[in-house]
Amino acid sequence: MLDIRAIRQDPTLLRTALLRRGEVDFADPAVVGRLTAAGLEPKRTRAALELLLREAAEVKIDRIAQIEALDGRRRGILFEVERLKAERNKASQEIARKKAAKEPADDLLARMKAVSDQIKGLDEQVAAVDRELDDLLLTIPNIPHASVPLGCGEEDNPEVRRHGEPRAMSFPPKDHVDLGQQLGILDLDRAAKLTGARFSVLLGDGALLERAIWTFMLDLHREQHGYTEVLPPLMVNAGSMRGTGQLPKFEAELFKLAGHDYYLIPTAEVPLTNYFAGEILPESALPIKFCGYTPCFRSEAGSYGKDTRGLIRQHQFNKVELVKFAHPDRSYEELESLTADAEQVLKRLGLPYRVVTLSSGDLGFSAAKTYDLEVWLPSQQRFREISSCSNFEDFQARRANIRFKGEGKGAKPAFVHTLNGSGLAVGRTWVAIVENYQDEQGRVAVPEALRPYLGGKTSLEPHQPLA
RNA sequence: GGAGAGAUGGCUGAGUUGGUCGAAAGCGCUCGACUCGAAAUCGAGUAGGCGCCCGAAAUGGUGCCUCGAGAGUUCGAAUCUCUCUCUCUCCGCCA
Repeated sequence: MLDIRAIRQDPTLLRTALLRRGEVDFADPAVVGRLTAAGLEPKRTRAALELLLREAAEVKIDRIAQIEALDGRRRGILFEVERLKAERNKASQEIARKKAAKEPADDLLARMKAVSDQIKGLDEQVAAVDRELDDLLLTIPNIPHASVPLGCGEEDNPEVRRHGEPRAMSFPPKDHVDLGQQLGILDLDRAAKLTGARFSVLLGDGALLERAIWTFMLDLHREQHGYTEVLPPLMVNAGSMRGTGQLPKFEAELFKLAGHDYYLIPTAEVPLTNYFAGEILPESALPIKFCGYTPCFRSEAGSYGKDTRGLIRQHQFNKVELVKFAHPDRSYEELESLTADAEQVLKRLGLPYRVVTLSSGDLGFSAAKTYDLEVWLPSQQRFREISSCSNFEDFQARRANIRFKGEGKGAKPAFVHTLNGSGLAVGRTWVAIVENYQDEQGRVAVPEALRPYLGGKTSLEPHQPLA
């Protein structure tokens, strides 16, 4: 959630933010006119956004106008109702005094009865406006950081760096589904029988490999990077989902339990970030760094037909998550180091990857800046997302009300900055290892860093199916 | 799931015939005095939110709200009523 006072002070800030994210109504005649006058099509293109941004101060956006109107109305009513309450409080004391002195107070009582009724009506109005304003603010995305490049989508994400070389293979690489089935460590058919599409069963060395991966990740972050390991609930209430921004806008993405007000977490970010919801942390405690392994549950609504084969996109998957609570002055340094911590996993596993910066149009709802880590998949001959590392600045902290305070006398509480990143998605790491470490016979070498977690095993060998 | 008790400021804890209570007291913490320094002692301060005024801003002034959450009774609620949440004790069930 954004700060209403910041919007009040500088509406152009928010206008610019929405334009950079490409949240423009291209059916609006004013927008169409502006673009066609410049010889541009009324479509979400970089050129169109650039033009609109140059004229940002004049581009009207309904949602912003609504927010400003509601804010003005709210303050108007507040002013009036607070004046009445002050009057009532004074009169109440007067009544108390008169009663104590055995003086009559009937006239005051009658007058205050009327004032109280008036207050009640105005209080209801304030509550209604508050609700409306909150509902609106909750659907406004975060403001992209100044360093985020303008873009309309994935194709505009600049590559920051690369690490490792895809291994040259003298044979056509198989994908992880073929390899997994031949090795007898992956069973998608029976998972479909048990539950449905987008679920999987790992067995034997496959299950062991999965467990080895997350254990290795947790150990690395805990021992080398200074994170505190957390094992949180896998279900959370609606308040937590609102705190990190999954609700109210993305309810369709979530699995909700029937008969309870609980949701399955789509990522450990939700319980880990909301851990300090409503609290004021001592400034000296910052930064606080959490890592946690959890299964994650996503309905993947709207992704029909995408990544339907294999483990890339599942309703349930395992992930190790990194979460930081940082001082606002240092949150961007913390983003760099968090990204480096996630990269370290790929480096140790010897997996080739690259880092991209998400452009403004590809940025998630709550994020101010995001780096994606993409790992090389030989079967697809391209890089695929395996981690997403973001700074949310005070966007989540404001929603979840997470603050910090210094020691000094005049120290005022302020919102912390929250960050998180996958460190890493375990299932996709499993895929990357199986594919990148395959040989022509369909065996899979175990990366050295993982061998201690696999009882010293150096490769996964084909097994006869159990049945 | 059944029965009972409770939820007050950083902590402990008073406040239940509704009236000057945002809240006693103690502890903790901050600042100051004393001291070469510390302890002890003494003095002062010590919740958050939202408005308005002044101001370039920090500060400041002023009003409103908050005693688990929400609703109600009343001129007025930490105190009375209802609903919900959470904690504790006992019973039942259970990994």
